[in-house]
Amino acid sequence: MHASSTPSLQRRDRERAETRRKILEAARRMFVQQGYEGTTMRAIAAKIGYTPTAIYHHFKDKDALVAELSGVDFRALTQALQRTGTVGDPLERLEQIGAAYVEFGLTHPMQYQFLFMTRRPKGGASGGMSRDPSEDAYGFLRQTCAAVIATGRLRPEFTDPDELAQMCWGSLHGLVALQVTKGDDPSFQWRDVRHTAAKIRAIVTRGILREPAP
Amino acid sequence: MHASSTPSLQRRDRERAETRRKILEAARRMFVQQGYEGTTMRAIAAKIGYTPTAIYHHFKDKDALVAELSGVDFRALTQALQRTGTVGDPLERLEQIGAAYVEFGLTHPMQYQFLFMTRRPKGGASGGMSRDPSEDAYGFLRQTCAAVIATGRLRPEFTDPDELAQMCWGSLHGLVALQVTKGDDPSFQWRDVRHTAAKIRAIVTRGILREPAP
DNA sequence: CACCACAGGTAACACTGTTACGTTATATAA
DNA sequence: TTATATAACGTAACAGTGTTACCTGTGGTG
Repeated sequence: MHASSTPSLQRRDRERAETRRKILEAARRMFVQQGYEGTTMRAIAAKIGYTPTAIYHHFKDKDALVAELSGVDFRALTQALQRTGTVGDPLERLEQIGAAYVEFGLTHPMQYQFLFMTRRPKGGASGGMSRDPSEDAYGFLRQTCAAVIATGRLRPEFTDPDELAQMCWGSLHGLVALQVTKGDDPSFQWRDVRHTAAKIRAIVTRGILREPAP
Repeated sequence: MHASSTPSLQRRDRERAETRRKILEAARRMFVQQGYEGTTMRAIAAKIGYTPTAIYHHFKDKDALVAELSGVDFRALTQALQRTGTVGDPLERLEQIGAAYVEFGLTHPMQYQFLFMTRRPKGGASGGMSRDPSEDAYGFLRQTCAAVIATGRLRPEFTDPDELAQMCWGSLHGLVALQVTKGDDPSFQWRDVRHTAAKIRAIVTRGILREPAP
C-alpha cells in the first residue's frame, strides 16, 4: 500500500518481505506434507522460530496463507493453459488443456484440493477483479469449448459451451480428485492416472466428434 | 454383543436403541444442513437434550457417527447396484450403475463427501469382512466392466477391467464432486448434473465401443 | 531528544473433539 | 427386602485449534 521512499524504509520492507517469504516457504512444505488440517499455525511458526501471532501480521488468516500458496502455482497453470492458445486446432487445444490440468492436479495436490475440492465460504463482493482464479481457468476452458463447437465437427447434440466444458472438466476432475483422496488406498488397484486420463480424453474426443478421424 | 434374555433387559436395550436413534436422527439433519465440520458434537447433543458425553456412549467418535449414517444410505445404493444385475446386457447394466451412482451422490451429498471425497485415515485391519463399503461397490463396478469387456464389443485398447472401471467412475465422480463442492457457486453456469452425466455416459459408451450401434 | 511506526511476543478467548471419573437408577442375586 | 453390579448419563477437565487484544522493544524521523 505504501511506497517507502527512503533507503532505510526500503531495508525494513525488504526484511518484512523476507520473513513473509520464510513463512510461505515453511507453510508450503508443511501443507504439502501434512495437508491442510494437519498443519497448524503454531507448527508453521515454530518451524521458522516465530510465534503464531507473527504470521497474522503478514496474512489475514490460515485460508489467506493457503490461498496465496495456491495462487502462485495456479498462475503457472493459467500460463500453461494460455500457452495452448497458440495451437491452431481447437480440439487439439482442448486436449492439451486437459493434459495440463491433470498434470497440475497431480503435481500440486494440496493446491488442487484448495482450489477445486473445498467449498469456498462466500466469495464476498471483491470488486469483480480478483475473483476466484478457478473461474478464470473455467472461462478459458469454456471459450475453447465454444471454439470447438464453432468448427462444426461435433455431433449435433453438442451446442452448449458450458455443458461441454463441464463434461470435459468433470471427467478429468474425477480422476484427479480420486487420486488425491484415495490414491494411497491399496484396496483399489489404481492404474496410472496420467494414462487413464489420456484415455478418457481420447474417448471424449471420439465421442463428441460427428465422424471419426481417418 | 450381549443378547439380553430377560424382558427387563429387553426394555433397557429398547431404550438404549431409542436414544441411539435420536442421536442419529439429530446428527443426520445437522450434518446435512451444516456439513461435517460445521456440526459439533456439543450441538448434536444439545439438540436432543443430552450432553456430548452421552454420544460417546453410543459411538466411538465423530467419524463413527457419520460412518454409520453414510453406511445406511450406502446400503441402499449397493442394493440399487445389485438390482441392475438383472439387466442382461452388461453395457446397459453399466449405464444403470452410473445413473444410480450419480443419483446417490446428488441426493446424499454429505454421505457422498464422507465416502468418496475424504481421505480415510487408515482402514485398520478389520478382518476383511466389514471393509470400506465403497470398495464393495467398486468391486461390483469392476466386475461389470469385466463382463462388458468379455462381450468383445469394445475397441481393442480396452482390456483392463480396473482401468475401465476407473474411467467410468472418475468421469462421473468428477461431475458429482464438482456439484457438491461448487454447485452453489453462481460464477459457473452449471448445467443440470443429471443431464450432463447422462451425456457423459453416452459419450463413454460410444467411445469405447468398437463400432456404433445401428 | 522526543516521538512514533511497527515487527514481533504474551496471554488469553472461544472454540473443538475427547475422556477420566462421579452419579444415579435399575436389574439381578442373596 | 436388601445388597451388589451394570450401565446410561453428567461434570469437569484436558489438549488441542484458529484467532486477537494488548504489550515490548527496536529503529527511523522530526
